[in-house]
This record gives sequence, structure tokens and C-alpha cells, in this order.
Amino acid sequence: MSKIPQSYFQSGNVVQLAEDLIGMEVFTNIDGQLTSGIVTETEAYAGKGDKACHAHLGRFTKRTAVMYQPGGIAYIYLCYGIHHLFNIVTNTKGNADAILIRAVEPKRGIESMFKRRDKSKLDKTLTSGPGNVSQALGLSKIQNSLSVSSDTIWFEDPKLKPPEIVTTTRIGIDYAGEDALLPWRFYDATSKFVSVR
DNA sequence: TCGACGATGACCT
DNA sequence: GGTCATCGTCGAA
Repeated sequence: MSKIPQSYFQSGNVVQLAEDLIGMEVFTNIDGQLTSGIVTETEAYAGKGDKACHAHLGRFTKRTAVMYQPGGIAYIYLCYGIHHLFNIVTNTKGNADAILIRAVEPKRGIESMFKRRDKSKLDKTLTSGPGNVSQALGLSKIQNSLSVSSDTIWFEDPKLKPPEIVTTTRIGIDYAGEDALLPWRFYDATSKFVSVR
């Protein structure tokens, strides 16, 4: 098994990439703890033209600056003052596309995940929902802008049986008007580790 | 400076 | 179904 290169994330089609990411395994090695999970749910955010995207209309701020970097790096920000949401910047420099990881199925370091989440049972609440994913994987703003082909965060293709992909609308973006209706959320119907069906 | 508000999640009825 | 914790970011003043 080997790390997926940063170039994989520089594809120009963020929607297709979000779908392709389902079934990949995401690893983190943080505070000496190795954890990983199979990606079961993602959402695509398509840069300047997408009302739901933080970079809509080219909005460039201290927070969104990282989105304009070349693809293959983490975009992690604090939401509701409580939750860190883990995204991967995609496309080439200046496009500001990103993929939100909304759920994973725990694989390695489950004990570490229990500790971080203050839980002791392996159910969907451990790693379903973007805030929970980040917490279980130990991700916070410290890892913002870090490469996702690094020794701290990386992806591998475990080549499992193909996922049964369901395509639907994104969650929690009602403010985006008609763009809230875009079918840009993907999840694996065969997994119970999915936030919303 | 200050006020409004979120790409959520946990718990309540 | 509804409420609310909690704080960094952003745009208005």
C-alpha cells in the first residue's frame, strides 16, 4: 500500500473527485497515535461559482487563503465555535475547490479514537459527521494547510469491494439558495458510518 | 471595536 | 420536532 500523491487531488473536477474518494482510507499520525478510517461520506465545494463555498465569488480572507493554494492540502476550520471540519483543497492554484470529509468507518487506532471522542463503543457516533471525524482523527486547526500526502495526514487506496455510492444534496447549507440543491454529496450505502441518509 | 452567525452535534420533549 | 453550547471570522461602523 502506498500514499496517494498530492497530484491526485489536483484534478479539475472536484465533484468527480469527491465521489472517487469514497472507499479510500485516510490516515493520521498525530501525537504519536496512528488512526485511520475508510471514507464513507464526502461533499464537493466548487470554488468561486458555488454559493455554499467559502471562496464564493473569489472571497479571499485570512481563513480562505489556504483554499487558493494548489490542491492536496488540508483546509481545517472551526465551525460553530466547537467543531473542526476537515476538507481537502483540490484543483490547481487559484481555484479554491474543496472536499469535505463528512464520515469515515474506523479502521486503525480505534482505541485512540475512543479516547479522543470520550467514548467506548464502536457505533456510528464515533466517526459520523464532519465534526466527529476530525475529533476522532485528532485533526484541528494545527493541521490546517498541511499536505494530505505527508507523514501526518495521508490517503491510501485499500482496494476494497467497490462502494455502493448514493448521490444526494449537501447538508447544512440552506443559505446557498439554489446551489443547496446540487447533488454534490456522496456516501456509501453499504456502510452504517454515514451521517444522514 | 462590535455584533451576527455558522459546511455541527448532543440532548430534550 | 426544538434548543443550545461556544468562539473565530468577517464585515459594518
